[in-house]
Amino acid sequence: MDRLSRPSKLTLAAVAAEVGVSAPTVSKVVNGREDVAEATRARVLAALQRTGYKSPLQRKSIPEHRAVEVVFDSLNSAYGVEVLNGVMEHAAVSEMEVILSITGRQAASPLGPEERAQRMIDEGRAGMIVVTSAFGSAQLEAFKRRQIPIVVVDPLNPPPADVFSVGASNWAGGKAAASHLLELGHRKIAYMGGPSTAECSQARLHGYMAALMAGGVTVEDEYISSGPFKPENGVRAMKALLALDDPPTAIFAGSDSIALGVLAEARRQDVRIPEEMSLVGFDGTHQAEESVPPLTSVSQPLQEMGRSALSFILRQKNGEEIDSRRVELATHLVVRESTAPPRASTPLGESPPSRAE
Amino acid sequence: MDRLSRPSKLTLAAVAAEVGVSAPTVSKVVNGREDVAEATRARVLAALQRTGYKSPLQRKSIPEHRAVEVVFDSLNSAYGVEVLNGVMEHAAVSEMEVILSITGRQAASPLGPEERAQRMIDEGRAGMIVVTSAFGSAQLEAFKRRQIPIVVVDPLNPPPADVFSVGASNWAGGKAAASHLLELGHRKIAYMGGPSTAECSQARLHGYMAALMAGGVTVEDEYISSGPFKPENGVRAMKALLALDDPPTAIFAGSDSIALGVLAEARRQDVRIPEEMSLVGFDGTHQAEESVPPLTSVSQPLQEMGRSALSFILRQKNGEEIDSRRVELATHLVVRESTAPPRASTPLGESPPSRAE
DNA sequence: CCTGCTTTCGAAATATTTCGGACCCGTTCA
DNA sequence: TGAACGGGTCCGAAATATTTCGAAAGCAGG
Repeated sequence: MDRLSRPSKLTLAAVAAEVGVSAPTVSKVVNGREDVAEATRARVLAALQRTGYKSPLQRKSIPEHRAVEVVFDSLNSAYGVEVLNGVMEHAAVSEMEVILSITGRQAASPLGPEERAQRMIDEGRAGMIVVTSAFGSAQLEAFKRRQIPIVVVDPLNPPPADVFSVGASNWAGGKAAASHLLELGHRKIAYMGGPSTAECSQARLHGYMAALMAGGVTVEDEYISSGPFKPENGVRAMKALLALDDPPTAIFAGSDSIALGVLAEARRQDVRIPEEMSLVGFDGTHQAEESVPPLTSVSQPLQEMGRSALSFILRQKNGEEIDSRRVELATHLVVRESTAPPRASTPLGESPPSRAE
Repeated sequence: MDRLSRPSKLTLAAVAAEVGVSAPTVSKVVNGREDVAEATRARVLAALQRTGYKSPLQRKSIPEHRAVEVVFDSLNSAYGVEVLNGVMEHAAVSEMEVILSITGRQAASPLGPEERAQRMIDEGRAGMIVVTSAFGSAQLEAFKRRQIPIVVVDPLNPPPADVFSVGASNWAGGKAAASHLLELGHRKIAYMGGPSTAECSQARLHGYMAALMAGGVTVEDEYISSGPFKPENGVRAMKALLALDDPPTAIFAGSDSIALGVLAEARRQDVRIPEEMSLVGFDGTHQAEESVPPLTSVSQPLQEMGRSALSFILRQKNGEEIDSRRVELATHLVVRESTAPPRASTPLGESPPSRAE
């Protein structure tokens, strides 16, 4: 029948013939239906790519995609708000709208993975930025099938290899914090981590340990604790540390909010910071600047991370070639007033560097 | 041909036959295409109504108006974040989506009032919640003409009479704060307001003055200052107060963030709180709980305000009768550890009440 | 080897889009 | 005046796309 099989019209049927499947099957792939085997889907996808076929629906919805959805666990942390600020900033310059969404607030109709992904398409969303752990692989899968751009920010759990993610150099940050304390002359340095299962906590811990070992200090198990990223955790851990026979002279807290708890408990027990105890936080949120005393903290470029995440989405959307699926932005130590040399013993050897600027 | 014309399957073709047009024509009407004569469209529409036919697309698609837009000045204040949390909470239960938008981040194309309003319609938005001052009357006008529900939360400027607004009982809050300090025995009580032009600052100030006058204390001008709702303002004002010949023994700050600045400056100058200086904040954000010492603060039901705002939108959307255009939610004083009786002079007359619970 | 279940696929039914032609109307020109 | 022309609107045949639904194939568990 079709004399000129190849160059004619570029229709669904043509693509189907090329791959050797039926038209409905190609249609299903184009529209992200589920009942297509992975292998078949891949072949069709390839042909689609080659021929550049677009469904009429795709053809007409040219401008769309002016919105991204951002999903948070909760907005109770300064961390999340900062990331959101970064996203908003980039959204403003790139003229995107931002749909905010909070997990844990699951509503009347919890909306399965498939519906949720389909909805993204229906509403013409450019993609999704996830700042939470609670995003199952089923959901990621549904997105991938529909080729919806998705970016995970600083995932608590390591993300699947083929998902884009944005994070910070937690290991380097942990090392910087501990090194700073070592340089001030501290030898007894505690670490209060976040959830021990979280990727980022672990990286910070290992950075801390690396610095200690490099400085010839043994890592004491009883100086290391973990718990949620909340002030109460700082309070609890601080109590435990102060109850020790040989309490540390410095603390590296895994987040500013934990450090805030430490600060509160220190005041209650009349432990002066930084004179009697040095304290380093992590995140570099406004909390760190406004606390009493202002907190030395490892600053994460949270806004930058938000910006990057959106930029990632936009580049995926525009079909740009993306070299790396993972971006890791640099953390840096901001020295404020919560760290000082330890009181009793001046460090041996060379004199300690004076307060950095 | 079709023996049983009516009761069979309810397909597009059936409807077309009923009206006496072709299937494509019905399809066009269903999908809102333009190339159908008005008369024809009406006849088809009637048949559609009669038969109850729905296109597969309509069958699965969601009902419109599932999104509200929320506009903030910035997200740098805990205040805004709390309100947003309230909105998100209500959004979850009412299955609405939230589009977040920040003014001051004006983008490449600033989008005039009319376009902006029109866009709300085009995108099927249910309404808008404004948590900012920067929303001109031209913009409000454009919304009103199109009958787009809009709610202003705690407007800095008094809103036009015919715009819905949600606020808190600032006057009562100011009075409660000052009364609390009076009851503790303070007589020299300073007020650090927010922007003097802001409605809410003024209300708090007047509440404070009312309490003072009721307590027979004269209002000292030099104890009253104003400025932005930021820690730096608290620092500045605190410096000024401490430089006074006769500094106050208590401070009522117009917001928790201002109070945080006061706290920082107090520590720097070794003024102990609450022993040497009592301090009351306003807002009741998390900052107040986590500060050192925890802040006595006039708590605003910020989340509740957010919830109310959205609920207002929803009720307008559903055409419910709305009795009042203004809702004012109650503030209440939360006593924590930053207030105590003044050191030097025990109050005359009756003994001061012990620390409230 | 059956049985019941699931997965995957495509034929047929259904829906939508494209595109050309009919029709109407005003304008131009013989 | 009326035929010829141009441009617009509206419709439907045919082309194209999507959905439904059942059949085939694979896969436990008897």
